[in-house]
Amino acid sequence: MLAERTGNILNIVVGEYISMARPVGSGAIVERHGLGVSSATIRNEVARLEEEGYITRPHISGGAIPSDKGYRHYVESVVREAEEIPLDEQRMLSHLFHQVEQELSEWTRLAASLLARMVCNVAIVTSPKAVACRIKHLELVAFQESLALLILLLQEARLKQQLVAFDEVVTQEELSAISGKLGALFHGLTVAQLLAQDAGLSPIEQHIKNAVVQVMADEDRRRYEEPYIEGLRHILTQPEFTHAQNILCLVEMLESRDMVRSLLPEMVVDGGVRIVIGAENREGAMKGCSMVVTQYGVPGEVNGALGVIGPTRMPYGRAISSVRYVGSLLSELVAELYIGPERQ
Amino acid sequence: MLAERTGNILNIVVGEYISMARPVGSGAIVERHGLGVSSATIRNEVARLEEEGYITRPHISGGAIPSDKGYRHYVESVVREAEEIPLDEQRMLSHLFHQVEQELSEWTRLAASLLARMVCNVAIVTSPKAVACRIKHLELVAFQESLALLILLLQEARLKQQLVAFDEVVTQEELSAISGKLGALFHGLTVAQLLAQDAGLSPIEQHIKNAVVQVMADEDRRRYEEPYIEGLRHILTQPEFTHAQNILCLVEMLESRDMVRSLLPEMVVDGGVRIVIGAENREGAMKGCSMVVTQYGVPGEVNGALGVIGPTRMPYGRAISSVRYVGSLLSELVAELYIGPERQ
DNA sequence: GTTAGCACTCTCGACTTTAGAGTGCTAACG
DNA sequence: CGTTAGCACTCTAAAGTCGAGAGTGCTAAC
Repeated sequence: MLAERTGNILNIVVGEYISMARPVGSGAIVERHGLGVSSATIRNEVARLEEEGYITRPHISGGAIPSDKGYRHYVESVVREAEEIPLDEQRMLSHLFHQVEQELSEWTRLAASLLARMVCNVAIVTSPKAVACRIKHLELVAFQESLALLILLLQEARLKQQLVAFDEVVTQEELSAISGKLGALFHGLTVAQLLAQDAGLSPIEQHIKNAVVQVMADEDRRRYEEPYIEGLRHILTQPEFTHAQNILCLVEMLESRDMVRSLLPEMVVDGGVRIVIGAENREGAMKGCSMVVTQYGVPGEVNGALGVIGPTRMPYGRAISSVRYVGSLLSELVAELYIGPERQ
Repeated sequence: MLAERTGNILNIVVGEYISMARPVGSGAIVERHGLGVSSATIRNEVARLEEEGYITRPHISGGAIPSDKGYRHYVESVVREAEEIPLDEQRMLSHLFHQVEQELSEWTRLAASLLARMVCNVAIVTSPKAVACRIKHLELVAFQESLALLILLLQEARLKQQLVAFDEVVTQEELSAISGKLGALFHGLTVAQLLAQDAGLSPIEQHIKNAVVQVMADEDRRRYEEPYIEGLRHILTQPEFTHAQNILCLVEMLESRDMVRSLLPEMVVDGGVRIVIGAENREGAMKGCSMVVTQYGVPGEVNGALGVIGPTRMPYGRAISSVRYVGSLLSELVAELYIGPERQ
């Protein structure tokens, strides 16, 4: 544990480095935050911080830059203290979301776009997805003589489509009858319940049921939807990304499809905002980058994830409050749609 | 018009610069492509090319680098000659697409991903979209007491969804009846025909019709769908993008939503592959970048766009043949779905 | 029209220099 | 003991210097 003054100095160093983006010297600290002590005292303290691994130096006699451990201390001590985004900004955001209330597909896009702009970093938002998806509606539309489009509406208002081929010619009338029957039969069921159900089905109906099961099983396998990613333009102006090499690592990760499959699930564990700094997770790939992520949705029923990715030198306070607030807005929207306003 | 040998030399310069990424000197030309003349002769020719504006020099006595005009000549003369991607690669691509034949939403994603990898540049692919969309199927699903989800299936197998709020409580039975009636009434109609139609509708039915019209009008207003963009990681390794400033311009354009609305339509005019080099269009934003784009789909009925974006120093031959081939594959898939295999 | 020869130009990397920022250490102070 | 002033020392970053090398433009001869 750090002594109080030592911790304060560390936080000043981190805060200063975050806003200035250059190593901070002992002089700058006394100049901007008069602690009532001289620069020599600061130097002693900073030397201790270096010994303990909270900061490093670019060279033997340069200023201090925070290590991942230093950022961690900063985040825990300064930023955890409730910090909310200004009320007028909250109102504006809330207003923007209510404008697209009727257009589900815009929610995540808008969230990503706003979040990116709020924190001037990359934002990542996944669509809401039920933990175990349930069928709300089922529809079959003839496409060609022996080809039909299966449309599945899932509980959380997400549509899935899948072409189904038959061995024989099938008319729209037959398909409508089948979709009426299966729709009633399958309504509200999860994939497990679907498999357990044993109604007498004709071969064609069974064929369709198989397709339904396949689509839903595919759905359940992933914990999160493909994310919207936005705001790359913001981080390109930051000094840590002036050289393409650093950008490449980040872009490779953002473009790799399995990130959302492997990275988000292991990050978002409990309800709160999770912060991963530098190489704390995922040695290498995320070196030099931090993520601030959280879940939204209705616990245990439907959820999505959202977060901010940027250099470790990130305005954590702003990022955390923004992620938290946008997450709560999305949660509201999803809850209203999924549970209905009356049950809230 | 350039003399034959002069043109040849220009093409050698461009080809060499594309593969080597550094100014090409007269010595390198005679060394690698013995034209039966000395370097001094080449110098004379190259000097003429510079006068005419086909090349520029980084400095007074450095090698030659092609100007946009030079690239244009190269593209017109060398690359227009039919160049096809290897047969085994064609087979592999075709195979990959047929693997996801049943999953419409994967088509554009796969196309973008493959195209990006084939040309080692950014690929951009939009979903197929009908010129004037027609209703294929209509469905209403109750969501809450006075809220329903309107699901529209359009002719080209694209789903649109929209929440519709009512003033009164509406049951699923009522909605099913309405969707059956309206589905039959609206089947196959465009938005214009929909507006012209004057059937006696109840207030609720009219309310839903208004929502349908709004969704379809929104659809028709855009000429292309939002694009999938992939492959940023490829161009980051290229020498023109070692400094973040250049990347920024490109990323800003790729992330700006209106690119697809304004840029693609004015580029894709006729059937063939269109090539835009550097600042030929859009002064500034696309400076230093080229695009190779084409349309796919069923002419006059349903279409999408796909293309490659990269530095002007781009392997045009490969880009053109790749874009052309992937476009033809997508066209096949769309045609099969939209028209049916029998009518091909 | 082509070529050899040569002086000239310009870049690029390596090296040097210098100003400035910042430290570590030591000795003195309360 | 913690704090401080002072000072020598270190290191960076920017600017300047230099030489090698690549490549040209020009001229005169073929």
